[in-house]
Amino acid sequence: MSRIQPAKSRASGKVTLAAVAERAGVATMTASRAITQPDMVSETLRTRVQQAVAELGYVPNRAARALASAQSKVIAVLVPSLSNAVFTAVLAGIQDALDADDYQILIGNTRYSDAEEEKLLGIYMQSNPDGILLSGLTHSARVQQMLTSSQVPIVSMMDMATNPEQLSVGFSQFQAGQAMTQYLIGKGHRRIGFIGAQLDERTLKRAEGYRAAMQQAGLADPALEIMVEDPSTIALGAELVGRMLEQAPDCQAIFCCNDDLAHGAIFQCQRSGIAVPGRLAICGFNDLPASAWMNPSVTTVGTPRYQIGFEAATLLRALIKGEQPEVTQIDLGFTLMERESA
Amino acid sequence: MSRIQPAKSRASGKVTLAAVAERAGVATMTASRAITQPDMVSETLRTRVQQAVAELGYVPNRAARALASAQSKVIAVLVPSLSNAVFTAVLAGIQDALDADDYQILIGNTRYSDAEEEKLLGIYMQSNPDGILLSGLTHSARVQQMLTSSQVPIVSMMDMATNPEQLSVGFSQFQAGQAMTQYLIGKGHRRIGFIGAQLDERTLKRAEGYRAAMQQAGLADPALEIMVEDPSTIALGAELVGRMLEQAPDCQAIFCCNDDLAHGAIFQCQRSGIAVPGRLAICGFNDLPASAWMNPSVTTVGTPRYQIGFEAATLLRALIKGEQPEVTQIDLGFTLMERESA
DNA sequence: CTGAAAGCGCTTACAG
DNA sequence: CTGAAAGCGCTTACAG
Repeated sequence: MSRIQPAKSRASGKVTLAAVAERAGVATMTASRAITQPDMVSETLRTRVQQAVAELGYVPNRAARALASAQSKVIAVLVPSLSNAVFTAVLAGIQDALDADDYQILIGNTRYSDAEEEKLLGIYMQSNPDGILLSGLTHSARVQQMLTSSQVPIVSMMDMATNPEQLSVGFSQFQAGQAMTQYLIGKGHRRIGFIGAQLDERTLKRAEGYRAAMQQAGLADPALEIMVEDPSTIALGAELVGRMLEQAPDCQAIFCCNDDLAHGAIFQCQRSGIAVPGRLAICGFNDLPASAWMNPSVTTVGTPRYQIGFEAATLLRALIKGEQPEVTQIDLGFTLMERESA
Repeated sequence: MSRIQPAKSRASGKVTLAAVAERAGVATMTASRAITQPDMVSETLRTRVQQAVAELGYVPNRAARALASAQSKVIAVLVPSLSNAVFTAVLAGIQDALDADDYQILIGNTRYSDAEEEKLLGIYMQSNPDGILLSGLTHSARVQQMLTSSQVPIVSMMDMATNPEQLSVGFSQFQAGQAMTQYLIGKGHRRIGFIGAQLDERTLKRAEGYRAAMQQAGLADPALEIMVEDPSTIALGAELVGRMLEQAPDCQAIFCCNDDLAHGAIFQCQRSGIAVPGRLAICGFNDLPASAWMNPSVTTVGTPRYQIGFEAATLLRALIKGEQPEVTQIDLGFTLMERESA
């Protein structure tokens, strides 16, 4: 005997809070409170509402909630890559830090592209995120403009900001690059090459660290540098080690800006009969799992990416809650992993 | 001379469509149309609205749009892992397929956990997704219940469904496992071990394929199987190759359920002086980049993960548009990559 | 502790 | 092609 549905209804057909309230015999907003702030409702009504929720299979409508409360419960995360294990570890840290809260995490893969970053951020802004997690310190003018005009709390990940206003969690890419180079110098190498790929801001900082160390030791030579924009892969490392040996035949050691390149370089040396580290020392960056297991095992820089994600998300959550953070720059450091390859 | 803001306003302070409309001197809904369906508005008004949008820096409110239109423009994607390169490739395919559309892609990492999958899906359901992309064919009862009661279009990725109602894009994990085993048998091996980790449904299907091939050849022996629930890693592969050789010293070949394990097994053999493939043939699954470059290079199964993501997203988009798909099961196949290690 | 009313910012259906 | 009205499903103030 149900009444005929008005033909022109715009209702979604889903169970609404109003239906729950009716079932429980309370006002809509009592039902709302019973769900979002259970402590403010008497036990009797609370259980009645909870039962109605269960019976009806009520699922809150996030869009309606966001619209009414002006709180999206969305956190947008922008990373330059998902195929790079570094950033998936960062995401795992973020996920763990935010696990208890009811946040919707929007994961955006910018693919190292400013245009893609702008596009994704533009879409994410439509969701009025409560907070944003960014990779890197530098961004396009449009991105910066979207960010500042929105007034949303932001935390930058991966590197240390020089501007104290900019909250950042990471470690000094420059210092890490410098430290690895100094390690190689300390091992007695003079002709130390650097292979950089992708040329994102972190690679460039590592390269600067390399140059600083080389200059300080009076060893700098542009012929020892190879910088290419291609994404870093094993295949590229295999290719570039050959190029390095052509352009600097007396090269004794190569600092690869990340482990993928180093692995490729080592595999290629094995094929070409070039002893590593005997004839050529090779090291990488980031300490990917394979680095500890390869033969030779790979000397590299261990980086706290999971921790970066975790701490950045924790800091962001505090900001969203309106807390004044004690520290605005969290330096998680890095670890030089001395192994067999260099 | 602006009027004093009412103290109790709930307005977000952001630029609204109404503000844009006022600026352009049109009705709100004309402004709305000028933005979402520009063709239905005269050129004069359209440009006036567009200019107002630019001047005011208007950003549409997605929550309001979703609420009013009953279209979330959200697609939820659930994958079991982000650290596994297979799934990041799937995600890349999805991203590319949906690039032109204005979808918000919700990426959820279930970490191979049913509980996590339920939790994420529960949260995503609050956003009323227009479509859902799932990994795998089997899901917990609660997940299935959420899915069926929601009536949302769903496409399953990675394996082929037997139920024709279930749309799926992938390849037969069973057949792939069987094919690799038959390849090893064809190479003359009799004592062929299988190492499975994680024990997700895909690994189990590959193991079934292995068993089927072994039984068919009259070579089946439970002592040749190692199945562990730990996540598959290089370290685990290194450990398990030793265990296999203990429990089946006459083992001639090992089929690892994925490349990480195979890499670890090979590295460990190198350290232990076990010749690969001379003394022990080792093969993997998925053809990760390192497999082509290692020494020995790794025999494995190439899988079309990028394509899976792309095709699944394309199919889902058609479903969302209300199209009746011609094929409901898209088998993208697999490729046996014969290399040096087996 | 509980509730009637108003409003969040947009789009839908309808009419002109 | 354009617009006044109503409504999406929820929460916020306010009052009792």
